[in-house]
Amino acid sequence: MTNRATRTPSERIGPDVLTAAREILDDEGPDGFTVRAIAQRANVAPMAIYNHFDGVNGVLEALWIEGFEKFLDALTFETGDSDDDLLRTAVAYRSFALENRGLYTVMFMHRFRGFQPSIAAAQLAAQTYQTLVDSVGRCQQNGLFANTAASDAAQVIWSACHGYVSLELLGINFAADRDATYQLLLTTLRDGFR
Amino acid sequence: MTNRATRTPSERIGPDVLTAAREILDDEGPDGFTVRAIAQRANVAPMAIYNHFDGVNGVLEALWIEGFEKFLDALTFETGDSDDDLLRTAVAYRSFALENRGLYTVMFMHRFRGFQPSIAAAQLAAQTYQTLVDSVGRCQQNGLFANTAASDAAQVIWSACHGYVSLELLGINFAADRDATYQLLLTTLRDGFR
DNA sequence: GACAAGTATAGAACAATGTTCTACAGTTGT
DNA sequence: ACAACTGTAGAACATTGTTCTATACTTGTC
Repeated sequence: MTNRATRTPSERIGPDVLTAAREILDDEGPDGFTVRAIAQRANVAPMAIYNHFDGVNGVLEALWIEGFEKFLDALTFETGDSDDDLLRTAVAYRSFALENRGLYTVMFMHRFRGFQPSIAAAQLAAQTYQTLVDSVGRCQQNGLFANTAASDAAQVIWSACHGYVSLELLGINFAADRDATYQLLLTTLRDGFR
Repeated sequence: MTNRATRTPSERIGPDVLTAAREILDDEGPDGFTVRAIAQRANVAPMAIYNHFDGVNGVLEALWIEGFEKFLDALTFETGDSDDDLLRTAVAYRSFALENRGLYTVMFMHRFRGFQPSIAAAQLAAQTYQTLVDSVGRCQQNGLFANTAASDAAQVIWSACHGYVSLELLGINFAADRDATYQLLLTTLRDGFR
């Protein structure tokens, strides 16, 4: 409910809108993601979304960038034990997706009407992939992934993790124990690459 | 362009609408999927989509069912060599997705506004999964997947295949040789499960 | 403290969408 | 030939993204 008398300070509008947008995606999925709904939840005028972002697509772009920055951070481990780092990365991949359904939906699942990430935003996605490639590369010095290009192994791992969590988010993951089956996925990949 | 003078026979409307809907999804993705666009492409009045289907959601439901029936058929192999059958199934999984982008999008990727498959339609999806579980089960008699429940192994395989092709359809698969990297994914899983 | 500039707001307005309703006219079965 | 069926066009409505305008609140400056 927008309060007619009060007025949100400029510097709060950006964060408030993004938080509201993220919450709506988390709670209702893409269906509830409308200009008016976001503005109402952020306690802000619908116009604010055009003054502070480039409309709905601008909000999506901002969420995309925020998402990949958080994602990159969540996936990065450098403890010195590269095999363990990679395992942690894979586990963190799923945790991030489950804890940030909305962001993950924007980043990897739903095609929002008329939205296409900018070049810079797309590069952020590529950078995240590169992090995974680097992590695989460090493992190669220990003998793991000896017979494959790091980029190919990274693509395989990413695909498997993404597939598992995206089916989970869609509600069509039939595993009895989802944590355990994700572990099975990871150990199967590790053994398969040996 | 709807031709004012002519009138489409009743029995052609259903198939024509579904074909047009599939083509629009293949060509333009979810963005172009509107009642008016479908009707125009099918050379049919917009009203036909309400008389013959339950609106847009009815068309999606029909595509979902059509998709899973074709998918189930494409994935089924029983040559007697169960290990080879499973490999063929996995290869066919990707081929189906690439050749039926629109159907695959409806089935596994995009959340269309207000659409939820019926119970019967959801059971079709579960039945497809069951086919994969059965295929894995037959392999267990040869010693493959000896240490895991067939349903868990099936979930792992499905996840990996889905992840690979959905990233591919989204345009964020970075593999240099996509066919070869899909093969790498499959052999890695096979070796990992041994 | 007062004023001017900046900017958040409400509300109207437009196009595109899903959907419903109605009058009309082509098609088909008897 | 006629009646029942049903596909069609078109208007109409609610909801959506978007733009525009007038108003009024805030803030920086004197």
